[in-house]
Amino acid sequence: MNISEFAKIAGVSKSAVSRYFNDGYLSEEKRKQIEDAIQKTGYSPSISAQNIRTRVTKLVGVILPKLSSESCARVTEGISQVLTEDGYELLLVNTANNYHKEIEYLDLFRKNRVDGVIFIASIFTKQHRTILNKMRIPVVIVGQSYQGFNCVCHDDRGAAYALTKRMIARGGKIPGYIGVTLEDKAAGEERYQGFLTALAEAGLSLDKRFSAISEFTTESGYRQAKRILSDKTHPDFVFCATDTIAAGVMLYCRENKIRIPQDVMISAIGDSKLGKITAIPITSAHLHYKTSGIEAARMLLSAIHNHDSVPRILQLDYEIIERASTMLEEAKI
Amino acid sequence: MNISEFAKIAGVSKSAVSRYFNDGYLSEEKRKQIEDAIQKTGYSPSISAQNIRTRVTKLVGVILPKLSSESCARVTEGISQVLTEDGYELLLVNTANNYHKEIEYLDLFRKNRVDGVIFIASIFTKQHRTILNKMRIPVVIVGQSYQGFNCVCHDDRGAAYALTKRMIARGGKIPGYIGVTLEDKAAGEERYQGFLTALAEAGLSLDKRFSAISEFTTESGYRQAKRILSDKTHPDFVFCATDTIAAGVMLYCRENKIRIPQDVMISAIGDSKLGKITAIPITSAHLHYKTSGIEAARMLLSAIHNHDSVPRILQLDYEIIERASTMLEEAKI
DNA sequence: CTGAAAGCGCTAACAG
DNA sequence: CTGTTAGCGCTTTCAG
Repeated sequence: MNISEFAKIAGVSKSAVSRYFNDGYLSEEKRKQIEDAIQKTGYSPSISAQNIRTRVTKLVGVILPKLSSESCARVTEGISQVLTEDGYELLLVNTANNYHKEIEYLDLFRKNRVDGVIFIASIFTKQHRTILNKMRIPVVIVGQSYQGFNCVCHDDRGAAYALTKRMIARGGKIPGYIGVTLEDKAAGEERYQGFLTALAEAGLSLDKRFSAISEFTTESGYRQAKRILSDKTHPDFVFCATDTIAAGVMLYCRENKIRIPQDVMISAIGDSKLGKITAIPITSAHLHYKTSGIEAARMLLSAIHNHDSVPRILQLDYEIIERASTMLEEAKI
Repeated sequence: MNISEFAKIAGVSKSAVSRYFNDGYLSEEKRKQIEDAIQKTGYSPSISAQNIRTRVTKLVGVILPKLSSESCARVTEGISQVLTEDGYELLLVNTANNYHKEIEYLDLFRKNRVDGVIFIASIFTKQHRTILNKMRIPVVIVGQSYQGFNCVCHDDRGAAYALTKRMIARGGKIPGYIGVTLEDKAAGEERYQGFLTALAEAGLSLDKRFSAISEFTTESGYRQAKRILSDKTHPDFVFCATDTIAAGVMLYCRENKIRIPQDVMISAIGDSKLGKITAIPITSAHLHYKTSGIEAARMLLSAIHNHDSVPRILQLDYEIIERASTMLEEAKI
């Protein structure tokens, strides 16, 4: 059923039908006729045909590294909530941590089909920058902060700093670190710097044997814990870049009768469901992932509507949630 | 840049360009010219314009109740994997457990825009059935089994039965049950029936005081655990419909010094990350969520390509993974 | 193998 | 307020 056929059934012209679905510049009478005809036929205009005329798809592309990661899912939930309210739908692509795919999809979205893109980034290469600069549609980057682009990010450095400081205040003397690749500017580099700054302020230094790089999984966290905790002399506090990693560390400690927090304190970033239900709940920094999705969607919408808007970076605050994994010297804080 | 303009630059006709991107019925010479012009201009055809002519969108709609649920995310990951390989993209809508929205989106997809729909279902009403029957595009339902529709589902009943039986074999005498709404045929009704069947076979009966309905959250699991475990005489084994609920039960037990598995055994369905890192790891049934996403996507693709295909129901097997939460009488099994 | 021409279903001037 | 008309960018006959 197309508009001409439908117009005939409704007894009005094509334009009247088009107006009904758009401006609404229409007499009550025709409006009624059209409504009745819709009841009968179930007609609704073809979105593709509308797209081609109006150049608006009401579609937003979302590129993310891993759907089954809790943080990504939370961000996406926020995005979805805002976009849906505004009549947008989201076109989701999952790159499975393959950043060549990110470039490929960015390119695909550049060509067509979507009105804007939200990019949940991890690693950011020159290629990313190049292609992002070529985009003609608005893009918002979530989770990383890159000058010259619209970004919604977290205070990764601040959160890592605060968490580390807390453990030092609780009496931590020998630091340990399990992070992620420094190629990830936010979760790798920034958190590492925050950690180091807190150490420096306290006059502590990081023994290389007690520093490790993990994947974003519990299994990998477990393996790295083994590396830095198996010696008799081991760190008495460990900062983990993510809750998922920390969960692996907890597992290793339990198996090896390393007491938490007495033998080693642990804290991490993310405040995931995981961290609340481990044997010893994990002290964590809550990063407001869902809020970042909401804000990113709003930022994108405003960029779509104000074509000229200037790139801006929005940094969200964090919240420290102290749990048993660092509650060593109750009195001291 | 449109096809006419581009054709001029390439020095060929519109049709030649169209052929280049489609059948490829073209001389090497023109092919080269077009390739060069693409290098120069970055031209690529408008997807919307193609849609309107070919009636193919290369888009699949995915409707799910909650993105941040681990099982949904896993299913979606499987879907995404298969669809992407075939050049499809997915249009994701998150209904936030609001089933009126499900109907609304089903209706939206019915009109246009997508070539097929995958529906991760929870509750299934008459309205669902009505609208599903009206769909002109193929639909695959995931997680529930409804005669007359394409479904990929799990053996919820079998998994619940096996888990319960295992706990009885381990010496369980007083059963407890924490499930979800029976409106959810798969996770509610089927799992409940499986549980009851195992009880019946063992000549056990369920005391109503020890039966509870929970939401799909850890917090709610905790609250229901309180209801059925706070008496001096309480169940010595509890079946939970989901790992998330079981995690709440574990939390309650830890706080109240109820030992697992000595005082109460716990098992659940889902084999989520959560269940592996609780203080006492949870015995669980692995339901192959990602596989169900993969199979659903394949089923949809085949329905899209064979317009006449007959509805089919695919039931995936489960796998019992026994962990410490039910390891009561080591010798007995 | 190739180009001209006729639409796909819709919107947006334009003239009433 | 309304209908007519000319495209939007593409694919697909149809003659060559």
